[in-house]
Amino acid sequence: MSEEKSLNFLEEIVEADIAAGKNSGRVLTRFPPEPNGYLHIGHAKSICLNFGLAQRYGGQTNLRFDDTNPAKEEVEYVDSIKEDVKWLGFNWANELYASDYFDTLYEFAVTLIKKGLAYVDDSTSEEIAGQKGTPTEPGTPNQYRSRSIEENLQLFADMKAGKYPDGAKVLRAKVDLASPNMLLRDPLMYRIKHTHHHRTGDTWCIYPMYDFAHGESDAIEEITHSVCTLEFVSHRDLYNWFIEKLEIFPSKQYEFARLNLNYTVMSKRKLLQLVEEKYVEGWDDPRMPTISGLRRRGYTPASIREFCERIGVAKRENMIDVSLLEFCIREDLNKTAWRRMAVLDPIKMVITNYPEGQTELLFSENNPEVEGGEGGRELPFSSELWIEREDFMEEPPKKFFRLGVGLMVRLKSAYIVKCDSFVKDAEGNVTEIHCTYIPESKSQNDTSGIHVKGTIHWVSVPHAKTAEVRLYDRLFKVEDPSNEDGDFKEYINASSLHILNNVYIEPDLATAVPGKGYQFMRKGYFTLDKNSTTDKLVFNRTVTLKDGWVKK
RNA sequence: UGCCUGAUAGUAUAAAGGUAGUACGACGGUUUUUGGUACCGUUUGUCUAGGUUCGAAUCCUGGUCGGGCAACCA
Repeated sequence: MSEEKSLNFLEEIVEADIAAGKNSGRVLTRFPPEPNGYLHIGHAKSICLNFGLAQRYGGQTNLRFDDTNPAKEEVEYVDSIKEDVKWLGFNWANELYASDYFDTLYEFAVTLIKKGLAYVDDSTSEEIAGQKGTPTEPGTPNQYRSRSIEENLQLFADMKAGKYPDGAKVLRAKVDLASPNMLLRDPLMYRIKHTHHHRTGDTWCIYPMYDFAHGESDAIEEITHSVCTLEFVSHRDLYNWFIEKLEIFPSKQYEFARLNLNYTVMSKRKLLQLVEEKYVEGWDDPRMPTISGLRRRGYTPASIREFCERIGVAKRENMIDVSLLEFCIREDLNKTAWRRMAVLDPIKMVITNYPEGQTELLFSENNPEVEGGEGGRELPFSSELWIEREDFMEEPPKKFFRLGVGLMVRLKSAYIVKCDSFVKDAEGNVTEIHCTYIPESKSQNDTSGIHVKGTIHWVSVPHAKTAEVRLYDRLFKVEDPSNEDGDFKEYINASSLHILNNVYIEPDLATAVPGKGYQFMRKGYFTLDKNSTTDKLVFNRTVTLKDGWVKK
């Protein structure tokens, strides 16, 4: 590791461990999602961290589903999570499930009971909460805390056997009811839930809690570095307590600050609400911060990985500006997206001195960022073109490098034209722009000697195809919707989606490929939507181009 | 007001007692058949008050502010 780049705190920990000979230099991490929703960009940070750490130090990463709460979990989510991790470009060493360990976990619990370190409690959840005390006052033990080992063993076996209804009893760890860490005040290990599990079916009616499953699963897999987010800091004491009492592999937990992105929300609960209450089309709506949403929007795996690399890792709360995400996708697409022409808000241009009915094929390269342009395509040109309405002004200001009566522009890959006049309808809307072209100014063979400041895109009227184009804006009107007064949904941006039904695109775009990014010149990056068909092409705008032109 | 955590430009993130740097953003310029890209430049920062030291973002003490913790969620 002789790079100039400094290490983040997790890399420092791993390097120190390797240097100290811990675990014989072995590095095994894990990415442990609960399959209760779709993965979002915050998970991408965790994925990049866990897989990246292992990759960098010659280790491996397990994909482990934390499926200990059957009430919320579904196979649909398992499948989507696997797809997203793969799509991001990572390969896990083993696909595992906390539910794989239910038998072992049960034995671990029995071990603790036998050591006098766990007991069955018949209290209701309200009673237990009441007996926990407060942060400033210690909890108080109840009569169940002193049950005999034999009785606990029998009761726990009966719980497993299904003799009790949901909520009748729980298994608790006997730690310390006076601990300043509330999590140590005899935390629950098992609860009764007569619920069908997506993998174990109806085999179990008791399920382990997170705190009694996570560290134990890490230990079973012999995870060396268990990386999670900051809200689990106070769980670390418990994590270590179970491992110590059980005398199992000593995995270590390390915490980092989760990702927050402005103008969106990042909790599965809130994202689920947006989906269920139809504020968006689904988990993969292009406005969602989910991996599947970003994918449908046109983000590439490389751009997301780059983003995760650039935001860094630390332990302080943060709020990342979406502009960095946008920078990452533009940087990627600028180098890879093929250039095409599309007119989003069309107005007709008539070239009065070009033979009516004549068609000419012009060449335009696919990608100016690459040597040789990656080939190109033929662009049909004729006397009637669609151009962008905003590229013409009746009364152009001084630095307007586009069209207005008397002004000249280059039609990209074609000719220079001069605007002579325009036509208005009864309401005063401009309906047609009349120009004359300069035959000697043909692209790549320009002998006119004329130089113009502006170049605009266009599509030939008789050759144009049409498409639907969806333009997206931020989902929320405020930077941190979760931190505003009232419900976060009050801050939804009502105009986060604009659908353009009549966009004219150059004919070659009819062969657009799903999953590929295209730059609609001067307009942004676009990609085919999953709803697109050959009869009705649908494009999503991934991101606009950076716009240096500020209208004054 | 118990415990745990954290605090460096607008936003992130480096500097491990020795020149506060980098990226994104913003602003300005050069080039350009995309007002894109590329290139160049400018701008703004160590929460606070003391202390230790030749020297402190870094170590010590007090304060301030932020986040987390009292789910049969993870």
